[in-house]
Amino acid sequence: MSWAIVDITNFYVSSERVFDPSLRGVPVIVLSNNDGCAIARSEEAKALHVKMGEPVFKMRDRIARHGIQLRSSNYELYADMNKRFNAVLAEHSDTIEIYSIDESFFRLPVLANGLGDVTSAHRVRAAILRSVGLPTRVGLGPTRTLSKVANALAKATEKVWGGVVDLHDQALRTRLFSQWPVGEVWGIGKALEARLLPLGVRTTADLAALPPAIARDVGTVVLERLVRELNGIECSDFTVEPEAMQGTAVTRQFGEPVTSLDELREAMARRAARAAEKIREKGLVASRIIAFAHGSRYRPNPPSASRSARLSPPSHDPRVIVGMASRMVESMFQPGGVYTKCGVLLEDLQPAGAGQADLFAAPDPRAPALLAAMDGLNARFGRNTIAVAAQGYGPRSFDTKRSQKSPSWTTDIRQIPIAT
DNA sequence: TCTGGGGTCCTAGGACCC
DNA sequence: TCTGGGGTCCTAGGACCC
Repeated sequence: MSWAIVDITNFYVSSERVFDPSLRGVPVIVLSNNDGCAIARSEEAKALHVKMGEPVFKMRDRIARHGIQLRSSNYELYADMNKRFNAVLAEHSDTIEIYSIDESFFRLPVLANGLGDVTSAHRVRAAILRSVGLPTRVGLGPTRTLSKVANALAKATEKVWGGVVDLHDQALRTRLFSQWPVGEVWGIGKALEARLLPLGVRTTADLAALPPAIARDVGTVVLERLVRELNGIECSDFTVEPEAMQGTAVTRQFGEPVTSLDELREAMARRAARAAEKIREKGLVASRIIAFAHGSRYRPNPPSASRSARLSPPSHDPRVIVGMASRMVESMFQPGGVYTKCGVLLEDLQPAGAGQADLFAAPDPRAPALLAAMDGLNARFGRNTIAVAAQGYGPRSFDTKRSQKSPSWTTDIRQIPIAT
């Protein structure tokens, strides 16, 4: 068996650069929602020690001194670039699994003698760069875990090996693993790293040599599988193959803190409506809803509460979901509290129409037509053209800040770039 | 003043049932 | 002197990923 994974280099920054050449060769940071912290950095920004997740207010001086360019996150653009990236990949492989917004697993077309084809991998990279304008790196290996490690090594050795690393060869693994810190391995976070240290496990080689039973003891069955995969033994159920989404969440920091019940209710309603819309797009209904609201953990005594409930029958109707979320706000609101974030989670998703009917709640026969009309209008005239009243109308101070957003170059005809 | 958002998986423990 | 055992379901919390 052979796996390949391709990831896009500094994806958000690279996407911004495709349409804005002034960003090339200069330090660039893409900001999180609400323009709060750095979530993507160009190589130049990394060289200036801008850290992943670092808050913007802590690096104001560096931004000014080095002329670091900032962009708010533009998810419409990134989603579209991801689509293009996978379309090109599909021309080179018949088996693709989209793993995240900037990486996909795939199988190379020709795998002679079970060896990964480094030449094919280079060809894939060149095609993506030419057609989409995005730089990538590829990792190859006999298991997913090994391909992920190979991909990480490809980043670290890009100047030497040109962005492709193949870990099918046991001798090469032995050589590279003794140099590669265990904390860099896919699936080893801070907590596991700390628990492995007393056992003398510092490198990937140490981890691969750990007896599986010990691995299970230190971690869970997940760590045991990880060790097996590092040794080239595929554990097919090791990774998530998201056939169907199990849950979805819409959670947002507020642009300005919220202190009144009315505002909190409206903010929650907007998130609830969006969450309901997301599952409708996928033809799903939810049987469980959770709403939460809290203050800043950097302030003393932040308010914090959550409520959960079953939805019976399962629903994706914004009238139902927004209504429940609003009632939850009323029961959890703490007067005097300064709220900075709230959100709605919809869980236990299932295909609409597949579930069991509720004996005591007859479905509204007009709902499908109403929802289809709502979604149609919003698709045609823009999000929230028509909404549930509890969402309120127009912009609010608590809406997410995105002050440095680039245009929707590829998804809105009014914002298409013009060549002169 | 200002610190992201959205996922998955696993385990432990309590409630409840037979 | 001695308290059953084995299921399931649900929830909370931890850990990890991008």
